[in-house]
Amino acid sequence: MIRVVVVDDHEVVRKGIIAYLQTDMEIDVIGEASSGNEGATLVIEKQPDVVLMDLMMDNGSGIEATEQIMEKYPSCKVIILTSYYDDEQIFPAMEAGAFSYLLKTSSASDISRAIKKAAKGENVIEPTVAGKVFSGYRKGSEQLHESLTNRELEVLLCIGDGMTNKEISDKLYIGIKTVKTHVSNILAKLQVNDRTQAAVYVHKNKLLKEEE
Amino acid sequence: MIRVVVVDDHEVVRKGIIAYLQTDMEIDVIGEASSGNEGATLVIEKQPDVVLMDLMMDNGSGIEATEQIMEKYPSCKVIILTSYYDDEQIFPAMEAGAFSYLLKTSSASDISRAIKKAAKGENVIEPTVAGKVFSGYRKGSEQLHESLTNRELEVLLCIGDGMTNKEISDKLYIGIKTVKTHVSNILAKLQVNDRTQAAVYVHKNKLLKEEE
DNA sequence: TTTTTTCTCCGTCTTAAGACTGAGTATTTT
DNA sequence: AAAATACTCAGTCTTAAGACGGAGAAAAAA
Repeated sequence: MIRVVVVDDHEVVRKGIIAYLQTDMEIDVIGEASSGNEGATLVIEKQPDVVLMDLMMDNGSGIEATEQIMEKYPSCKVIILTSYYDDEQIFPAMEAGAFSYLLKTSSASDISRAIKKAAKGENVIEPTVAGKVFSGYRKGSEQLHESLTNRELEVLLCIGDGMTNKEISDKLYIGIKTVKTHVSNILAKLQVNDRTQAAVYVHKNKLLKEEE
Repeated sequence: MIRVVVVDDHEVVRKGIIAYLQTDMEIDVIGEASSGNEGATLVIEKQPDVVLMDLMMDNGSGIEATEQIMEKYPSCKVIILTSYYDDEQIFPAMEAGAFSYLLKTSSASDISRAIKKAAKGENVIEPTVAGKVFSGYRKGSEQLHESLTNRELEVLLCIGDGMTNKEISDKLYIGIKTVKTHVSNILAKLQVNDRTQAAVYVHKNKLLKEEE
């Protein structure tokens, strides 16, 4: 029996996956969690063979949870289960120590197959994902904003909101010249030519939390 | 018995929901589909009481499918089941004739409850969604771009891509002055102050098809 | 046929943006 | 103690952006 923990903040999805997995006699679902933190704690406690982890969750992302798990219990196989939105998250997930990377468009049987393979130590990566991995592997360009300082990130998010330099300076209580300096540094770091492209970057990388 | 059809392109999610619903004796899942078109056809054929419809699908959105269903079989109750990304889609879904609007963060029991209520003709809307509906109901402002002409929309999409006026004029084979005219008209119609805000508008309203 | 819409383009003018250089202060790292 | 990093701000300069007004041609609507 392969001992599995399922972590997903969508109860419907979680219960559904569990209901399906329970039809498989080789698989034993020994726990479930609805957030990354809860999941990491549970996994470290229960020590399952495989973890099925959703990537996008409200309270703490699947990436952080994966990092926590790999730190305390590195022999665990974490399978990232993601919807098609999170392309940009593939590399961070890999770095965090994820074992396999499945899309939710996978068939249900693909998932049980991936779990069994993971238990045997075999890596599974979606063909579509694999394509991204190889074609799009341009040395960390998918997370350029990580080189930004805190202040620069603040300014960038304002740009992503459509604010002018003046508005940003008012909001952050700094001079407009300072804002200009930050903006110039941001553009250089993101390798874009103007604030509009920076705003596009923000949205393509979904850096804004409250998209109203 | 309430006759239900489930439409979702994520097989895992679909199978999961079905597996859960089958534990409820009042509900009978009589069909499933993995795309909007397939779903619409199936619904019109099987005439279920309630349809559980995912909003974001690869082949034809849930909105189109809902429209098709309401056209041929208007007494059907379509419950939209969506993840938290698709806020902007609420109004189009309403217009298409969706009956209820549930988030995937709902608990599994919320879903069966929504199905039972829908069968009785009772409308269910998530509190978080309801908030959006009322607070954000500013007379069609969510579709301001519909007043744009074809050419203006073309230019707007270029802006959303981060292009400068010069780049746009080269791409569309028109003068830069013409581009400026279009841009000014676009900004006025979208009620924004500069191209950066216009770019933000494009992304918030997901007007770009290929978000690579 | 007349009117309206759309797309095209011109000139002028003002200002926000951004590049570049330099620099003071504080904090953290080494 | 010295060096690197982060945040702040100044001055200068160039140019893209955008507002405003005007206008011609073609196509669609009235």
